[in-house]
Amino acid sequence: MPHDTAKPTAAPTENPLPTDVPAPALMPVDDLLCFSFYAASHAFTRVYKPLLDAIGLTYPQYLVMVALWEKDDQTVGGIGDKLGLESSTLTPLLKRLEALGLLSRSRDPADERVVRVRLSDQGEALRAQARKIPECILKATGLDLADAVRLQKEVSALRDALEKAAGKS
Amino acid sequence: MPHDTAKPTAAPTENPLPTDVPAPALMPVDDLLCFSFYAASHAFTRVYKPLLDAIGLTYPQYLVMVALWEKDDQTVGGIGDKLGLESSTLTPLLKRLEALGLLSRSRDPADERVVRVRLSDQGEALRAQARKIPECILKATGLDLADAVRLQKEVSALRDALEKAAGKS
DNA sequence: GGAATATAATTCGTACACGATATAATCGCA
DNA sequence: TGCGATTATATCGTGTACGAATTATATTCC
Repeated sequence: MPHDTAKPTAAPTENPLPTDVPAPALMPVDDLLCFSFYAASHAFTRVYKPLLDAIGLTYPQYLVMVALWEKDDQTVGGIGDKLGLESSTLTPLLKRLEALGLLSRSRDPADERVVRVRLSDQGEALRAQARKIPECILKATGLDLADAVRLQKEVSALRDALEKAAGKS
Repeated sequence: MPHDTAKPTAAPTENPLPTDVPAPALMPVDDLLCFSFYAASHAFTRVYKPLLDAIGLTYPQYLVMVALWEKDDQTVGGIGDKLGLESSTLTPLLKRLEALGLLSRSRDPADERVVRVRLSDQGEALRAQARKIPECILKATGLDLADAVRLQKEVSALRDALEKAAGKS
């Protein structure tokens, strides 16, 4: 293995960290709030895996399908707003779902910039196959419905706070 | 600015507590517990972005560094267990951190199968630069420390439940 | 002591995920 | 009315993330 001397060190951009705050003790990874979300999110994906394999979808693809089952005929940007994804993520993902025959993508005649995404009959039909998934997931969490709803609200509120903080920094 | 033109949803069902519904089969995306985690996790990444750009790390790279700051001289598998990542994810990531001069990777003479990962002086030094990050994140969450700890514990417990469910399927 | 097995890391192929850039279509306003 | 700014999507490059197959080493058990 050749010894790399490139060493692209930290960019000399302005440091957004406060410089005079006394630092707290270093937290173990497991105690970081962000890490618990990171790990829990991966754990969700792993629980979904066998259920989604059965209907031939990945987890992000499933989220797009749920969004379309909820409301058909959405734009790429609309789906992106809902799921928090960029068009650079969605375009290839939607092309794969189109290749699977689950939806169609076509430019809106009224505004050629916009691509409208519509479920195919097959995409509609898949909904029935996916119907039992949410309760399987709920069971895997070990939570009752009330706790799950409470936690979902708390996490969504946290997301809002984080996005507000990220938006204006 | 949302791109919706069609059908203002007349349904006043903003509250996702439909306990009369037999199964959470047709839940909107936003109400899925898994989605709230998925979205919150992305939101955390976005909040971290400017802070980590300043020290030249990505978010998963930062987690690896935190794990090493907590305990130096770990194996690839050990880090993977802690972070819940496969070696196929870690190997290239660790090679990038090595290329940055933050750590070294070398086979253990006592067992040539394992690779020991050790911080370099530069990697140790970076710790000081990163000390103030956790409190910046806490501030962005809008939570006080007690709430953050409580939520972290709840989410970690959920992760454990999910992993147990995924493990024996 | 050596074959069968198990383990640790790497490689490979596929699929997100994002920022920067490109391209095309529409809008805004002088 | 025209043309610069804005908007919607697509493309490109980099970096996760995982499962399957591979390689090399260590352990088991006969």
